[in-house]
Amino acid sequence: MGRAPCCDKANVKKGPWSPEEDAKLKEYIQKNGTGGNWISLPQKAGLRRCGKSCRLRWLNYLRPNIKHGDFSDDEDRIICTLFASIGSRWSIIAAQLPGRTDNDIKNYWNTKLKKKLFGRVPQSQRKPHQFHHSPSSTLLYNCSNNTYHTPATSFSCFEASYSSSFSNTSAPCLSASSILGPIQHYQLHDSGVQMLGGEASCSSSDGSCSNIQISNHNKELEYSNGDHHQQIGMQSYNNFYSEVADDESQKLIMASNGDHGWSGQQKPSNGLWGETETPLDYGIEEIKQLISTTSSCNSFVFYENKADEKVMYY
DNA sequence: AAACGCCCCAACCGCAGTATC
DNA sequence: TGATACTGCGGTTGGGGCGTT
Repeated sequence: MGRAPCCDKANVKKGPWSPEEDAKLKEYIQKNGTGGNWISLPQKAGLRRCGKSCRLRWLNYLRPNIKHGDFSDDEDRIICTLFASIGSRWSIIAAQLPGRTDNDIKNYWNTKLKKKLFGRVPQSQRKPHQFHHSPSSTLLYNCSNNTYHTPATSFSCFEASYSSSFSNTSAPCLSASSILGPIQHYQLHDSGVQMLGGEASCSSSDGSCSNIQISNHNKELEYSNGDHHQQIGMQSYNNFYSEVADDESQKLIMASNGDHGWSGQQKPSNGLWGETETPLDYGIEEIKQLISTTSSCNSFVFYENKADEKVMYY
């Protein structure tokens, strides 16, 4: 048996809200609150609307202190940085922009900001990126069709790193992590990119070997280095990690909590990502700090959907 | 002035997560 | 413990407005 519909579809009004409906909804909520039950609210308020529709109308338009109109440069910067950091988590981004709704930000991103951002480099002038032995200059480039792309699904934005030492073969290897996705390792060949699967190994220049083991099911990440075997704490399901090899091929784990935003952190000397290192309550100042930190990384890439492929720009 | 195409944004839809029974 | 109810979220759509031809 499937789920019962939230409302009687045949008897609810759809489409744009009239000023009268707005007034009814506003008046009802200001008098009575939502009562924690949107489903029954329209009936009580005398509206022929679905509860979901009422909720959306209230949250996106009618509730107090909603800010409409142009976004400031600061807001642009916050959106860009958070999008680069956590992807299309609009509600989280909206939480950092008082008065803005997730829908607003989503629309703004899709219609203006993305174009503004990509518009910095005209499409005709974008060229395939050449790989360099530098952690901050890596993109997946498919030589066969001359596009940047990732074979993994659900990448909305990721930070990738490249290391010639991150492989036990002669071919260079790349690791990438994404929002809600595990680190993926890719072998780079002249003909394109081969995904290495859920578990990959690497050899460091110091002779030690580290393994990153991914469990897609429970989104746990384990790190082992010699006799150290440490589960890196997953504070929430949507953490993502990017692994960067520094000059000495020592591991620097870039960890970002999708909800609260870490920027790059050296793995603590005790090898533990403890609770104390997890900034769970970022305020605006911390977000600003995050922005300044991540801006300096300058290694974010974005994609645009083009038919069935994801094309990367940066 | 009409036709056309593009852009923008409000609203809808479906799904996942959580609460409740 | 499973079924159902409800909420919240992100992706998508559709229609109005506006600019261009």
